[in-house]
Amino acid sequence: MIRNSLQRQVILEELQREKSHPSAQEIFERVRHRLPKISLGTVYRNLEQLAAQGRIQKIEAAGGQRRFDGELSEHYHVRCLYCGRVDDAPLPLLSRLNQTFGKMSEYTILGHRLEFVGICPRCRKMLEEKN
Amino acid sequence: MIRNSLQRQVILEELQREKSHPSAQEIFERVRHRLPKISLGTVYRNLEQLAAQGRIQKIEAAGGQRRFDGELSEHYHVRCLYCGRVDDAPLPLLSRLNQTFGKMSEYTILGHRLEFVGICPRCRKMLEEKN
DNA sequence: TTCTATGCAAAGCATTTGCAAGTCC
DNA sequence: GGACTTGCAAATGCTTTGCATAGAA
Repeated sequence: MIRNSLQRQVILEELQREKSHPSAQEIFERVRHRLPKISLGTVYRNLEQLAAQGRIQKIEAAGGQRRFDGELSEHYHVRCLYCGRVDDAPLPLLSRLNQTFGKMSEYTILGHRLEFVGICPRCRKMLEEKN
Repeated sequence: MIRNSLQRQVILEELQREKSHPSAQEIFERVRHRLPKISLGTVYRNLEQLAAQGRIQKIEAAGGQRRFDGELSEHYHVRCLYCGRVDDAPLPLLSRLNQTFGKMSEYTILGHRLEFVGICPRCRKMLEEKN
């Protein structure tokens, strides 16, 4: 049986309020404003559990650390090469892709993950100022 | 100036011989058959350097540890959910995608990464036998 | 000779886990 | 009351780094 702990509730609220796909550490820092005694381990455990329940999404994205998304619908992401920031990529789903590739592969295809890599506006500005 | 060390040469050869996108640890084990005294750190350093030179590719894939690819051309991958194995996904490149998304995003898009997730034949067999 | 590269071990990070104490139902 | 959760700290797994020595040019 899964109980309702205050910690879990606050973690979920903070995550849903955020559009920026925070990492566990960032969520920890936000939640700590409201629950100063919470520990990082608790944040990790709850994020894991919420994801297992399908109440949030894990973004197991390439390279950096894991990030989390309060938005449940399937969608794609863009990642900034420089700062690691992740935003949504509001592109329609390539819904036929799984089937197309499934037919030619020996794998049983369950899904796909599409991630753009690029430079976010802020980092681009910083880079331009350097030159 | 970059020198030619035997270690680097052997690492490159072993990686190019492999179709399975091995992790640093796996490469280490293969290379050790030929160079028993090599260290894991040397493997990591050389993989990093070869990738920086563009002589191999890093697969910064979601979830598991980093993997490496001796194949240089741009292409997609499939990852097994159960064993972490990574194979090529011989699908034509979605070449217009960067441009399409670039037009609607504030990011400067440099590329994209498409990864299928599924169950490899071997793990599927194992799962079937359990039932 | 002069740097680059190596082996080894220690350090770094992000994440996970063990455990005793606390909390929810 | 009993199972689920927490906080804390230690452990883990992968990767990186410092340093003295070995090796390539």
